[in-house]
Formats: sequence, C-alpha cells, structure tokens
Amino acid sequence: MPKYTLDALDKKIIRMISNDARVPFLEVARACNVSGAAIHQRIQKLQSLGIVKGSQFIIDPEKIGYETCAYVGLYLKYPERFDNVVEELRKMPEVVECHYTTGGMDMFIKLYAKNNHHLLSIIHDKLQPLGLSRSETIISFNAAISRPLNVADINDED
Amino acid sequence: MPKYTLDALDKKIIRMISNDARVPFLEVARACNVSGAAIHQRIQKLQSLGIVKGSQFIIDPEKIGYETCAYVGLYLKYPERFDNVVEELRKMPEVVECHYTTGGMDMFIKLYAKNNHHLLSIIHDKLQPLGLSRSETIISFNAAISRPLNVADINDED
DNA sequence: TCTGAAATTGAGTCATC
DNA sequence: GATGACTCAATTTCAGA
Repeated sequence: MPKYTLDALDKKIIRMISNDARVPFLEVARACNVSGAAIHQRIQKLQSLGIVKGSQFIIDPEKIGYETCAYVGLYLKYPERFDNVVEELRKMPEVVECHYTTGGMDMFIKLYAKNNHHLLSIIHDKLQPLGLSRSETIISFNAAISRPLNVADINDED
Repeated sequence: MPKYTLDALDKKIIRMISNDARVPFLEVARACNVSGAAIHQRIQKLQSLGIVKGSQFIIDPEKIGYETCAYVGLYLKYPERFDNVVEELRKMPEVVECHYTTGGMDMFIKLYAKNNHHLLSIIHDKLQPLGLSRSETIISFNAAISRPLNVADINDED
C-alpha cells in the first residue's frame, strides 16, 4: 500500500536519476519527451513527498583503504540502553548501518574497517565497551551485488 | 594501505559531494578557496581512479510500498553453482546486495519486500527454487543509522 | 596542478494553457 | 500537470603560469 502511486513518468525519472544524480534534468526531459520544467516540477514533488531523499556520490571504501566490510550482531547487557548505544555508534565513522531486528540479537550493524586486524580492534576497543554481552561477526569477502532498489522493474499491484 | 592517499582538498571535496551529489562544483570551489576548474579536475581524477564510482539519488523504499527490509543467509544445496545463483539474484529487483561471507552460510543477501507476506513469497517462490538447503531471515524493523562511510573523519595512518 | 576567461549548456521561475 | 521563454548560474574546455 504505497502512500503515492508512481506513474510511468515518475518511474522513468527515478530510474534515470537513481543511477546518476548528475544527469542533466534537460536530458531526462528529452528522454521522456516532456519539457525540462515538467521534470523539475516532478522531482520537486517527489522530494517534497519524501520519495526522493537526496543524492550522493558513491565512494569505494576499498579504494581509500577500507578493505574489510562486516556485519555484526550485537547482544546488549542492558537492552534498555538501546538509544544510547545508537548514539555512540553514530559517532563511529566506520559504522554505516544500524538495524533493530528480529532474530534474538539486539542490533545488527554494518561497518567498514581497514583490514581484519582493524575490525578486531573496533569490536574489542569500541563496541565491547558499549555494554555487549556478546557479538557475532560476519565478514563480507566480496559484494557480488550492490545496487539501489530498482523501481522501474517493479509492479505496483500484485 | 590505500592505493592513493587523499589530501585535505580531496577529503573536503568528497565530504561535500558524498552528502549531496547535486552541490554545484563552484560552491565546492568557493568553500575550498580554489577555482571551479580545479574541483572539476580533482573529481575527474577521483572518478578515473575508481575512488568515486558515480552518483545516485536516494529513493526511500518505504515510500514506494517496500516496507519490509530483510537480510537472508542462504545455504546452497550445490555451492558450486554460486555464480549461477548470483546471476539469478541479479534478475530479482528486490535483491539489493549479495555477499560472499564467513560464517557458514554460502551467501548473505539484503532485499526489500512490500510486506512480510510478500517477503515470505519471495523466499518460497523465488529463492527456494534456486537450490537452497535452508535459509535464515533477519527482518529489520528500523534502520536507526544508514549513511555512507565518512571519509572526512578518518585518519589515513594508524 | 591550478587559474581565469570564454563558450556552451542547464536550472529554476513564471505566465499561460 | 505541462509548456516555452527568460534570466541567471554552472559546467566544461583550454591556453598559460
């Protein structure tokens, strides 16, 4: 039950700008056979609805020396301090995601480290002091797929 | 051991463009007290080195009806068919990440579904037929943190 | 590597349909 | 909702330091 149903033009716009935030709106306009002003207005609407939430350049962590990607399940000694722990995690630049999940663990985070040794030191020196009873680490050797949700390939009704 | 050591200007550029791919390069230039052409050249170099890998607008999956985010660990009946399974996963728009990991499972994927029922049908009707011996699903109720790796806060040497 | 200036192209606004 | 014309600003290129 989407809050807003995207029409074909919305989807084409989203497909183009979600793959390349720098594509000129006029180029999108030409590809869609509408005016530049129409694209401008559509994108403004999508942003005001919160469907489009901003843009970013993608930086390759490996290329800047962050060669280890890991997921860590955290089990807290004091689960009631959840919000506090989130605040601490937010201060750690290595932590890029934090989820509240099913599955018994209290939180599930994704982080980047320079190497396995650095990962270990992050877990021991920065995560343990947050009050962990234990943790479970999954290291990603390789991201075979990493991409945004492809809106254009999706049916609205099924 | 980064392949390329970023200087202060690179980091400032990356910090600005990784939060907003639409920021005018001239604005970056003014913030850095260099010419627009210098920013242009730096970003081209970062792209040719593969450090900057492109840009994207961020779409909120929830707002377009994808309200369930899940991680699924897959255990394959025939692990030698790994590459084949990756190709099949690539065809599923709901799958946004696929990792080859430690931890016993053969692959670890991230996907978006419309709701829990839809998630179940994806697992049963689309993932099981790929040849799973079993799977483990973690549902994310809430992403308390979701952001890019913050290059600017990072030390190159330690 | 950076600069400054020139040429081209795009963004954003608005009255109008 | 979309258009076309307009103004202002940004991108891109290039010779030169």
